[in-house]
Amino acid sequence: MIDRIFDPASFEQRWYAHWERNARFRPARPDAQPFTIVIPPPNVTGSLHIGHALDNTLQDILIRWHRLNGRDARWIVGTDHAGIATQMVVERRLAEAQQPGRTAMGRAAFEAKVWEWKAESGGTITGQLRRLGASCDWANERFTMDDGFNAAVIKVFVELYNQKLLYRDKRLVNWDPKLKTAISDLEVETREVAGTFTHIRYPLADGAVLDSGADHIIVATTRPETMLGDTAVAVHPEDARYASVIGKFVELPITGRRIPIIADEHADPELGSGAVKITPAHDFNDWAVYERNKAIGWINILDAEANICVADGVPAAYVGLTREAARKQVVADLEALDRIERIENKTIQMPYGDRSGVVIEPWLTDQWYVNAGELAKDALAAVHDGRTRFVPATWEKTYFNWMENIQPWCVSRQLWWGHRIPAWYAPDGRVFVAETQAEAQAQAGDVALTRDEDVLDTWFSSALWPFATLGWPAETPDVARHYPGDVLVTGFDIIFFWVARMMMQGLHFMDEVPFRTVYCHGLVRDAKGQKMSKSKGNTVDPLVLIDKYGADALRFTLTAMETQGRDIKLNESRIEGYRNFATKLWNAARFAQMNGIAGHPDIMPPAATQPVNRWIIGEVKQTARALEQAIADFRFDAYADAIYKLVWSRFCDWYLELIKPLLAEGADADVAAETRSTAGWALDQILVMLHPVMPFLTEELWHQLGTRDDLILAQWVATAALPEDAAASADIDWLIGLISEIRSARTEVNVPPSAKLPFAVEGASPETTARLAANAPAIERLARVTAGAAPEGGRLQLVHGEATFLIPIGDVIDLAAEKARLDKALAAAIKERDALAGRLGNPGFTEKAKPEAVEKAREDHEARSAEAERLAAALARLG
RNA sequence: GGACGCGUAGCUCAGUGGUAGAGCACUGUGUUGACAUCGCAGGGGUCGCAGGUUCAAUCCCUGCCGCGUCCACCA
Repeated sequence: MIDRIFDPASFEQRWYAHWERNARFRPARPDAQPFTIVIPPPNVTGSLHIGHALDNTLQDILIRWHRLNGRDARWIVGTDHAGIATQMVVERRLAEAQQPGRTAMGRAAFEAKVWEWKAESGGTITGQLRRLGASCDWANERFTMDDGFNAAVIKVFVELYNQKLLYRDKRLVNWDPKLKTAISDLEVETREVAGTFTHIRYPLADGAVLDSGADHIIVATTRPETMLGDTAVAVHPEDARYASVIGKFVELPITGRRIPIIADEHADPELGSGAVKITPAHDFNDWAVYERNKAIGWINILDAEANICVADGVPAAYVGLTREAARKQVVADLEALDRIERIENKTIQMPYGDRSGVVIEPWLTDQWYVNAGELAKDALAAVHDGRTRFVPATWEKTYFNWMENIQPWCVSRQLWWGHRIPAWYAPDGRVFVAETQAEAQAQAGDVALTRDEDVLDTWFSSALWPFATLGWPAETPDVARHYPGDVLVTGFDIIFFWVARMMMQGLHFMDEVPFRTVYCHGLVRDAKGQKMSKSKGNTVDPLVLIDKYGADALRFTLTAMETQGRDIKLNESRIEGYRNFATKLWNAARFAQMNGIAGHPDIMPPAATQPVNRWIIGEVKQTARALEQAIADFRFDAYADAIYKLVWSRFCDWYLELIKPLLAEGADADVAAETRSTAGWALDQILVMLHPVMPFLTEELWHQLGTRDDLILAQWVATAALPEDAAASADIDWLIGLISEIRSARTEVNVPPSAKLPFAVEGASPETTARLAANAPAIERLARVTAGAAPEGGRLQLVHGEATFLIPIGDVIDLAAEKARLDKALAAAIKERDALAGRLGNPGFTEKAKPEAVEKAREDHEARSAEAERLAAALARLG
């Protein structure tokens, strides 16, 4: 028996274990069309946050829905080694445990520590995905650093190198002085901070003067300390103010170096003095100037930790100072030399590392780069020509914008945790890239080789996720069957990091896009709309919510709130509401069971004669259609909305109430049997249709209602074959309308139980009279919720459809209120009637509007006119 | 500086070229054996502002105001 209390915790984990144990998530329909999703691999040592809950709920809905629809569904799952993030966690743990740090223990020992940590915490997030109900294909779980994946990464690196799409280069990179590694442009976030803008006078050398008579050039900078590395001052070639000094020199204060004044387009005459200091080794723009004017050279003044290092012209006293200390010292020294023109306070943009949170330094190093511009060409074309589409389509613009302006991708990282770069160096600096050291050695000949110390950007490997998970580079059946995938579901925030890179690598190595559709959802924010973050302390733990409300309620909430990729403001009261929805369905199933209703053996409904049964079959059909459309459109909110309305507003509120009299003692046995069958069928279909969103509850009830195979493997309703009965729908709509009318009068009157149907009616058609008789029990039951023993009294005037009902009532509690109600209804009817009359009197409308719209307006106008008349009459009778 | 999104009931959000919707909140009411995690009824909106197109605009167009996000080399 279904328990009185709905307690999701009592069955959720049991069902998950059952599904997994019985391989329910494995693709098992070799003859069916596959449906494939690859999971965005979570960090192996991470834990589930609310964004994961959203992302994976949506994927699970798609997977389960297509599985119910006969596809051979496969959700490819695994975890990411997450280079920087994981290395940082392990280093922090070592520090907390007061153990030797990374550098102290050495590379091999440190790597062992990370593997230890992976073993210890790696199961956390996969366990949490199971709690959520994600029906992933765990039997084939992958890791971005497992053996097969490593092989794929190495192969891709070597091939790109051989194709000259990957190369080593010395240029400025974004250097993280805390993590001491290069990072990519994307890993830098610009923040606005309070800073200063220092205007410095650089004296002209050799007695030169400007036309204005000045013996100096003013340059401005937000980072005065970089002047130690200046190698030129640039002015615009057509800037008349400086024409006479181009090619001459300034004496760089503090350093004693002479640096040239050069002409370069980079200097904007409109800005400041029109002259700009050039520090090639510490500024991206200035490096570009250097590349056009190689003669100026460059001087690096910072070490890997962004402290001042020994360099040409840098006074010994500066060496070892931090950036910040050096800034103060430079300003102080310039003050002493009277070289400061002025210092403004100014809001400036500063680059920060998204992981380390420290200021990023442009720094000159040798790194490995991928020629992203070349790979982007096909990736752009593939979206332009629709081989891959974004949903919502607005993200395509974002994708195009970035891809069209893509920069070389720095893929090397000075970390220890990750895929080590397969490059070896000879003592003379020659580089050999090969899949193994032996191959490299064969290329190099008889010299000692040392392997590149660096590892690859995490995203370099995750870019291969859609095919490396399938066994590539081997030509496995999985590759043929599951590439390309159908849908990628992810947050818009990693379109550049991940989606774009998968597109590039997928097209390059597989000659085909990695997925047909990219669905981008929004961010989950707190109830106030704030971004959730640990530092703000406004995060919500999905596991806590699951414990409190059940995984199904959380899933339903996220589904209902997912509207076309808009951000979600998560409010706990909403989860509570959907938990109540689950309770409602639970109780409806319990009612069914108590009334001898069980799951229906057939996917098709029984042949029904009763209007109410025919009606609910039609309602199920309509809902199923709406759900199919919702999936086709990726409208998760529409999916939730349609099934919610069917369950609560149709099935529970009306169907179950309307069939109660049909199941009562003494009712017609055939009718009761038909009704039990239909109710059982309808409930089955509800469970099937709701299953993708609420898998646990539906599976539990499915089994409670009968001994059957698991719901997860059931078949979606055969929408096209379901009957629909317009006459039955009209009957029930009429009945619902009538009961609602009586109910809205209920607060004013009591209908005594002695009042028997049919009520007296005026103006009723034979059809209405027949409907009234047929539905008498339901009307009596539902329209008389407040009935009590009351003396016979007057009559309630009720206008419904073409008839006026005279319902015997007991004590009239408030006749004036009843009159007010009628008055209001009359006013509304008149208002609508007049509005429709106005429209129909407008030639523009009758001539130009769609014929259906005009016809409907005519019908509505007639109905409203008649209603107004009857309401007026009823009001008059009431006195 | 570019690009995009949003502004509809107290809150969170759907929606449509032709009578404005949902959930929650609120008010009133109800202990009929599925469900008080519930039932029933009710109040509440000049659809940001101003123009334009149209017979008709919350919806399409333009401008403005407000909020948010992403990208970008203002030294």
